[in-house]
Amino acid sequence: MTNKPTRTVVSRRARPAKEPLSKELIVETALGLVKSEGSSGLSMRKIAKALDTGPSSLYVYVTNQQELSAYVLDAGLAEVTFSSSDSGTWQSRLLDVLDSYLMVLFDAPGIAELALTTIPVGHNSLGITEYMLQQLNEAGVGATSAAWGIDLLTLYVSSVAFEQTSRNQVGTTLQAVKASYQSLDAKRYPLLMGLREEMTSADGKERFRWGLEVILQGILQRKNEV
Amino acid sequence: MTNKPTRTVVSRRARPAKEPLSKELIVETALGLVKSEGSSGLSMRKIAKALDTGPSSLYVYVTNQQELSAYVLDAGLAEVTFSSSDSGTWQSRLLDVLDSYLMVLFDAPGIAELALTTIPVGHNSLGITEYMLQQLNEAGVGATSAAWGIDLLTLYVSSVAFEQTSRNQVGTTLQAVKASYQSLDAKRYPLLMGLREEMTSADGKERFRWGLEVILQGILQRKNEV
DNA sequence: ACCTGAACACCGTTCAAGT
DNA sequence: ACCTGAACACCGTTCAAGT
Repeated sequence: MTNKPTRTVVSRRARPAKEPLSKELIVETALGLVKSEGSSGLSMRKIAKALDTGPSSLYVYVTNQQELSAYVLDAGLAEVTFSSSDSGTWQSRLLDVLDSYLMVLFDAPGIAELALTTIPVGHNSLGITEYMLQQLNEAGVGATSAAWGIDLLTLYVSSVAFEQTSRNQVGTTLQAVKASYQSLDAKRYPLLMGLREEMTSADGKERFRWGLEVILQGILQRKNEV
Repeated sequence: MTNKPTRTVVSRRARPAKEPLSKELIVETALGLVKSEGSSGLSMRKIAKALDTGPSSLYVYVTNQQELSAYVLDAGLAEVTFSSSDSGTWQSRLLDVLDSYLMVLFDAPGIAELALTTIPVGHNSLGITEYMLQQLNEAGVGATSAAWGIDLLTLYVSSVAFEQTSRNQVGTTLQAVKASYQSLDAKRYPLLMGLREEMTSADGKERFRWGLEVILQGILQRKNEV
């Protein structure tokens, strides 16, 4: 009676043998969801479902959603590329990382929001920060100015990406904004009226570059003053 | 039998006579909740409860939460103060509004998040933008530079406020960040290591001013270039 | 040590039904 | 025209119980 009959346990193998959970697997799955669904993909329940388990299982590897968000952000930032430290000028290197940063935030729409709301503490974001500090260091920018400047630059990139991607997501909203600008009271807001185009335009690259250069010039001018 | 007996309808008057709902009342109530509870106070259900009704009642006056958020943001910005157009220089006036802006976002913690995630379209935010445009106009800054510059400046203020207030809210997180910076690998991140203090410091006013001036100088230098 | 089901206390939004 | 109850389809997190 104790011999094993041909009891096909097929049910458990509907999909490839289930890997055991791990922090890495959870983070990777979450990142995938964020890429495909945007920030709403970062839900404990959706991640659990994608891993074919219950939400409570995740709490063995991650203390809460906030912590998981920080990991996911850092995993996403792994794709930011650096040019090697001897190609071009410090300035071109700096602009290049920031460009790459923007691209990464751009095609994983949910990550931009994370970058803005989550304090980044993983190795990838630390690596990026260190690299940028090197460039400003080379430019002769003092310690405090460099530290605050980097914050300013990354903040700028994140928010540009966020504005852009969140508008794409909503769709209806942008129209609403345009409509409300359309019907502006010319007497109350004459200047705004004249700048309707400029305020609404999301002409991407050009505008992004402009902001970057504005900040950078500002930083260089106050190199050592705090 | 049709005479009214002394039937005390006391129950409906436990609180002062219930005002009928209105968009204004809803927005004002929501703003109150955001001020006292932070961004989590901006919940349809909480607002409804505060108004002693059900959540579905709100949808008569407001199409959805997103739209309500925009109204609440604008109502919050009503407290931003302007100095009159002939006191001091354009620069001092500009810095003053931005200062006031920061203060407002500061003591209504949830609003900073709204400012960052909600596209502002109400009369108050339009008024602030118009006022700032006036100042840059006076400074001789070209149209496009002015438009983009204002965006940059307000973005900066919002994100400084958000970073600050969200850290206060969480509390635990900041310690975690400090801890992770504490245990930084000196070989991997030598520069970051040396700047630990500067990166973590949230010394408010001074840092805020620095960023403002950096951006402003950058804008002035590219007055008319796009 | 790891995983799970079930529960708790929440969400936003819709819609048929009432006044 | 306005308001409501009840339902739908979600949330994050906890915890006793299982292996």
